Amino acid sequence: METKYDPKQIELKWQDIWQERQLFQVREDPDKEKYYLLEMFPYPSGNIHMGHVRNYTIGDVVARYKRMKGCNVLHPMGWDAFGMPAENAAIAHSVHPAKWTYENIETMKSQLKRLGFSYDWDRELATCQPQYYHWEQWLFVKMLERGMVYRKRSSVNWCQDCQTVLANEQVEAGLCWRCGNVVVQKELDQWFFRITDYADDLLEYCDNLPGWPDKVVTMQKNWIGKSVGAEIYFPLEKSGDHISVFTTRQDTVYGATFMCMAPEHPMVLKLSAGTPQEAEVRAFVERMARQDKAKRTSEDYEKEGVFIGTYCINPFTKRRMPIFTANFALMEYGTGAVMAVPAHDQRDFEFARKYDLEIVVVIQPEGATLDPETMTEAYVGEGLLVRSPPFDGLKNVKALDAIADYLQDKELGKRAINFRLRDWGISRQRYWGAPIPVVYCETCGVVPVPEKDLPVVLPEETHMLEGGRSPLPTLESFLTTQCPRCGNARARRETDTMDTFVESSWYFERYCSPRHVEGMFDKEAVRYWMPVDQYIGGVEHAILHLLYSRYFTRVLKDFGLVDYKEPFTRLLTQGMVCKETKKCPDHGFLYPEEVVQREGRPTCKHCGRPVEVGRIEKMSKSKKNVVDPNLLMEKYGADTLRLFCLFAAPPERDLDWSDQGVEGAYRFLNKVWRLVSDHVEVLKGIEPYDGGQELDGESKDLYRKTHQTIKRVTTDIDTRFHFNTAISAVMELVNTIQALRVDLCSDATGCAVLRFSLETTVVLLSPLVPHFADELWEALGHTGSVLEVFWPTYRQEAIEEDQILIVVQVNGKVRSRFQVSADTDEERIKAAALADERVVARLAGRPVKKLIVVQNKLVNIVV
RNA sequence: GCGAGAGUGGCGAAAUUGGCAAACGCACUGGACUUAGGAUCCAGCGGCUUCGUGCCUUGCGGGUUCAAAUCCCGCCUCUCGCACCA
Repeated sequence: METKYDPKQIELKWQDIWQERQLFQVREDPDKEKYYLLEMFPYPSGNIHMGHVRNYTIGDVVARYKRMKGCNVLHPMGWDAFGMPAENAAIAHSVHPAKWTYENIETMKSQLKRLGFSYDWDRELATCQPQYYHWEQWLFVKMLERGMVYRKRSSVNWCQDCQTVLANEQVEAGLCWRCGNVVVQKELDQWFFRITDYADDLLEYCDNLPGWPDKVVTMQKNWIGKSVGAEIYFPLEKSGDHISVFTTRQDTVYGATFMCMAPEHPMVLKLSAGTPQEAEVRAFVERMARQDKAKRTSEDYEKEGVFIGTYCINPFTKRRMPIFTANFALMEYGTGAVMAVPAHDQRDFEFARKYDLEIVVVIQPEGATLDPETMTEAYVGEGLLVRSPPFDGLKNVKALDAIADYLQDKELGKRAINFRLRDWGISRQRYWGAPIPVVYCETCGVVPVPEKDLPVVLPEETHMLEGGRSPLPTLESFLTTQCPRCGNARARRETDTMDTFVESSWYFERYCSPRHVEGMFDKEAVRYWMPVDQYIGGVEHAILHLLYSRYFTRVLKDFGLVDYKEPFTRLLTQGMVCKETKKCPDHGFLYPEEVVQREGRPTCKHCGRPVEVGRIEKMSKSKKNVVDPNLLMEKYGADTLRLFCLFAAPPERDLDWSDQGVEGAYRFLNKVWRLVSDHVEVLKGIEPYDGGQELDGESKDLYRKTHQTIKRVTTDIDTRFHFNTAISAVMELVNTIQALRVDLCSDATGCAVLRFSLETTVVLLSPLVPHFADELWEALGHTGSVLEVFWPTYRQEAIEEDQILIVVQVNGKVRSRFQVSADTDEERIKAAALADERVVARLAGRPVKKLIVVQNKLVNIVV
């Protein structure tokens, strides 16, 4: 055995062996317990970053651990390969998106292999392959036939920079989630998935996800945003028509004194036509349309609106209500119109004060009287209804139901439920995506591409256009086609592609039978493997990807393709990888080498000004605080990198990068290496101790410690995924071995225990640092990989200490401690505690009021 | 504003159910070995201290309890998510 630990050499060696022996390839085996472990697949951006390393290391530990526990583990990897960066790169470097993507996949694949991850590479898939998106198109057509997809001209979120539409989920505070530019509204014909049909079910099942973090479940619930209330019809004063509003506060309807409509509401211009206010209204509506939504909803908090010149009637009070169009009314929520109850809604209150509108109190809090003249804010609390015949005196919470029933009876409205969730717009005006399989014919209209003509292959013989526009609408060979229904030769293909989130909504099913050619997947394979037992990924996908996947699974279930509703049984959202940033007031973020020490303080290399250090932020290129995994692997090897990522923090928490911490991980591996290499000769031919003859003294201590460590590591990995504490447990064991080894080597039993402990150390470390463990395992005289060894079990009787430390407290403060043998009964312990000389001194003769004994742990004497 | 989570040494963090606060590691200090040490090994390492093993210490203030980092009430700070949602 080499005396020096040479990570690179052994890592490459074992990676070859694993590959050759196909250790990670799996197939369905009904005799074995299955375990589907999935990490979110990466976008092939070109290089793996530390976030990937952390995510995939966590997954790999679990996968290897489960294999050693005897499970049949599916652990696949693939590529979320469609998307815009490929197009941007194509424009910037004049290279085809496909070429760019496939080259990146090759690079990143070799990096993942270099890290020693145990993937079944036979199942690798890339979503840009026609064999993959073929089945997505197939499903789209099926959904279209069933009315689960529809086309609608609508105002959509448009990013000028990305030249595409964005889903609501992809707009963050009015900015594009990808490029950060302002999102504007644009009218376009778009395809939508009816995700809202599943809103209730998606919401309800949030409570059936015990394996998910509360945080993610809450975010999903909030995003779906269910509101229970009523729709109420307000007749117009001068026509038979009415305005419909959605409200959750129908109990306050008697206090509705005016009406607010979104500027986009189609009735606004119609109703103001011919009134003196027409021009003003038109100007307001146009101004709102120009104003981007980010401004209108966040910065510009000021409520404003204009009277549109007509009135409607409150059907409950017969009051004449002026109709306004107001900036705070949103066309996308409810009906786009709001009944304003200024006494009981803060927004309406402010609006009423500003435009001097009537405020009518209809809910009185108990024991107080509200006066509209003197109120300074709306009263939104509970109370009794007033001025609301026949509901006066009713508690407002009860009135919600009573008035909803009344509405329904008198046909003044109906009970209604409203969701924040909108249908999922999937059309993207981009090239690098899966074509939407639809043809437009002059005579037949919208015609889905028939099953036999699928897939509609994205033409690759093209070049990108400047500004990021899709070349598809200009590509005659793609655009013009025969109508599949009537044969008209001048039909046109849909040139939009699908949102890439569609691909990532079913890739986990595809992994079960990735080469299946007769459908999306082999139903039997899916029945065996799905659902995913453990899913691991970044919290940034807590809403988007996870919600879409849950929705997609329901669609598949409705088609009878799967028999479960929830795709992911357990979810782990790992924290971010962070590092200190360095920032110069003039030059912005700096790389570490741009910072020089001057007079003991960090200063900017370019201007000499003091640099702000110490802010820990998520690693990103723009903040210049990234660490390149490749360099670290070159220097320390993959195992050190893995070990550090696992040790520095529990997985769900953010990880603060520390170069010195990496050094420490490397040192630990070297220490274990030396420990083994120092004893390899002595231990040759010695069998590991297996509990035969009685042990005593140090060999017994070490044997006990070893079993205790097995227990700790097993529970830490199995029940909590707390690899950091698992590693510290092994470190303790290693420290113990280190301290005792010289004495142990003096007799045969000691040597046997030493071998047992060293081998256990290697086995326990193997999921974390697999190459390292395999090399030591071999050095200790074994053949094959530790992966094929069963995970060790501990013996309860070996764990138990014969001596127990009893802590003695007086009035809750620790005053003494003593050892007793493990079988000492309570009375003897009490007596020993009271006889303890430190305790006696403390008591100073005071009478004992109470004596509490905690079995095997502690005595508390109260005086 | 609403919702969720977090706050423990110089730092990353430990502390199954309320039962010795600070395991493990990083950094630091001293020693050994050494031509050398940025390798390795050994020891120390929350604060105060009259060095007695004495007092204090888990964001702040209360409470429950024999006993609280842990449970309850109030407050502060930070992070994340949603945000004019009718």
